[in-house]
Amino acid sequence: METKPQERHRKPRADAQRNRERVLEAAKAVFSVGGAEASLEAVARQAGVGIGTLYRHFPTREDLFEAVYRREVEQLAELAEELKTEPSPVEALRRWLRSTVQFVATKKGMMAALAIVMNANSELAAYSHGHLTRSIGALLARAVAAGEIRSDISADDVLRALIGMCYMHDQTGWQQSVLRLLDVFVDGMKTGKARE
Amino acid sequence: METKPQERHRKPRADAQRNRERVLEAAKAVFSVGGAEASLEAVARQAGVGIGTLYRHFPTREDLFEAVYRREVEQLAELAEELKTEPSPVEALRRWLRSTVQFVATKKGMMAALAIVMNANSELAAYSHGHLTRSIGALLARAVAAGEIRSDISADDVLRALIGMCYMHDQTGWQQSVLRLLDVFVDGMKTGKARE
DNA sequence: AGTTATACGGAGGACGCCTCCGCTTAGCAA
DNA sequence: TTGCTAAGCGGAGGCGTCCTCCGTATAACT
Repeated sequence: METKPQERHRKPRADAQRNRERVLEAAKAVFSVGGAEASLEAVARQAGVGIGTLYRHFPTREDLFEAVYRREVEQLAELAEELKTEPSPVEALRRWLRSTVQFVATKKGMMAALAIVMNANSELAAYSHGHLTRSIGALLARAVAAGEIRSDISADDVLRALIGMCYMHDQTGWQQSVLRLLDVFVDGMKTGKARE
Repeated sequence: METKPQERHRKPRADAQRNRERVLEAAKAVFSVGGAEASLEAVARQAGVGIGTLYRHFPTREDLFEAVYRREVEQLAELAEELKTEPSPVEALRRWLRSTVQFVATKKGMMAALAIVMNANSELAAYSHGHLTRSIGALLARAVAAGEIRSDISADDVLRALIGMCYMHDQTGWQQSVLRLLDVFVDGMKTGKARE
């Protein structure tokens, strides 16, 4: 009896998935510390897998960068989701924006890597742009619906402002500066002119 | 007779200076094509010097990036100087801005490298920012003095706009887009509302 | 011409990249 | 359960790059 030439696929093996996850976690840690050109063998070591396994899951360094980055963007989206339960919509927005700054800050080494990947893969740019815009949009909408902030600012506007602000991340003390600017920005969007 | 313990320094050797120049030239070429992680041995090869010589002049890869970048910024400054003889001040400004875009375009691979270096060395950022602002300032001043453009735009403003526009250099076709935007921008600065 | 500080080149050891393949194991069917 | 096999694993090994070190060469100076 011939077995059908495999139209049905087996369920992906559990260990494969686990290893993939481990590598991503390790990569995040290693790249954050060692920058974009950290050794992939170090990543494999830290993940406790063989170098071959790493290469099977992520054939190129860029693939790994990309996967790590996607994960992070998705996590930001999840954070936005969670923040929906935060009582004050404006506070939720502020918190999310601040998290983003944190996100950029811890990725010092990765930013350069991302510049490369983004260049080569505009689909990734679109993907993250979409995710981020949607997250901001949701947070904005809630705050607007509550009448807490003005309604003529789009999610795109906010994202652009955010990116622009973080673009200064080469100067020392940029982080505090951006956090201040964000506070001002959020305050500026409030409707009631009564500041807290 | 003891020779004084070398308070006076010899004139730097001619071959050393020549080699340094060669390496910089080669590095510019190699990095433009091969990106930030091109082989340093390839650079030495192309420059026609030993690898040891390269390392003596530029102990780290970043040192080399930095030197190449400084040269380029200085060349942009020189271009601004030359453009002072251009009959139409506005045209001079436009030409310079367009050159800058070219500059960014050919440095595709280098941009990521620069992001790293800029992060680690804010003196370099200040240096280039200063040079660029001064170049723009000179071009602006001449155009303003000739009454061709409005006078309430600072060199910093122009630089910020320029950088912001080039920041989109991950999308395909960004270059044409930026060139168009620059034209609009320059047109917008003209005083007489009569377009050419 | 002689002296010497300065610079040169490239061999070599260490290390990272990536491929390849023999071994292991999870999923599946009987 | 048991056996089968596709899917997955690890790491040895070949190759290229990094960077140091040092014997040789030579420009600047006397």
